[in-house]
Amino acid sequence: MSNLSPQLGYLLKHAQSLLHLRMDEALKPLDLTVSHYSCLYRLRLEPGISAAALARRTFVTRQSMNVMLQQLIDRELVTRPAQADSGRALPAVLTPAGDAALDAAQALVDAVEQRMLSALTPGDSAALARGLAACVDSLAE
Amino acid sequence: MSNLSPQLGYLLKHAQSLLHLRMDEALKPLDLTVSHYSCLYRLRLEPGISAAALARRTFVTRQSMNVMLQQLIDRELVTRPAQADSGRALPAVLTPAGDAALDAAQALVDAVEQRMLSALTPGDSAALARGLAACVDSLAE
DNA sequence: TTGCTCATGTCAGTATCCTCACATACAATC
DNA sequence: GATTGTATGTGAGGATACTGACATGAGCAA
Repeated sequence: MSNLSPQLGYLLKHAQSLLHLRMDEALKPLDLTVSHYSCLYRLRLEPGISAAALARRTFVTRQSMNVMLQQLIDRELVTRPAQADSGRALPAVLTPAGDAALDAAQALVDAVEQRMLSALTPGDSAALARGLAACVDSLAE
Repeated sequence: MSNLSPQLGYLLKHAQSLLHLRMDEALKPLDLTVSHYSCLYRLRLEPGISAAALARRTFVTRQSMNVMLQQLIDRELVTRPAQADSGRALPAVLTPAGDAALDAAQALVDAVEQRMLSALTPGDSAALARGLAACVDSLAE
């Protein structure tokens, strides 16, 4: 019988779904979606990253990422050269406005995540992170 | 500084995304999506549930659930009366074929979840479940 | 050089899911 | 009985993400 395993997949989905919902609510005043935030967040971690690499980091396709990047470029939160220095990859970077928007978004997102972890001790949170990381490793090819 | 919190949200998304991907791959031979499986799974747990309640359990809208249910009805995996005995809720139940399909799907899904948890001890898995449940509780309204 | 492979960007079409909106049916209250 | 609130099913439209396909550019090997 499998009475524990299915619950874990469901719990994972439930937690992720709720987190996404709360993040969306929190980011609404900034007119940013969770996808937008993730994009900006990754862009700060890896300035000059290509759209395709960014897509892999955020679990969407290149096509979706290019649409999203174009939205962010239109809002002048991100810049990308018209032509590549080498190869086809166009390095994307945050503009000062994008950097400021990310700061504001990060504060809101941090509050949501703190709420999510409010019932856990730091040790519990660390254990949760280790457990999730182990799941990711096991499912990766 | 928030150097741990963001990682947990990202880990959660990463784990859920990978699990969804692997489940989709595993269910492909049965021509079922993860959403289909979740629907059938819940239908077994709560026979006669309404589409709206089913939607809440599976984190989609009523509209999406009704579309999905219609697909499953067309494939004769689910039945639903044309008219309700009382109220508007139409109780959905698995057909024998749906029951068999779920059995087959469950075996494939269980294998994926076992793979996901393969690096964890039973105690680790239980701790992970408790941690996720605590996150869900904290994020629930 | 030539050919092969791989990664990136982009276009077209499709599928899925969502929001908004409305009609219906029961329960509770006055 | 009338009204209000809540829950369900359904339809229309739009937003988003996906699959499939193609051209371009770099790297590598023969």
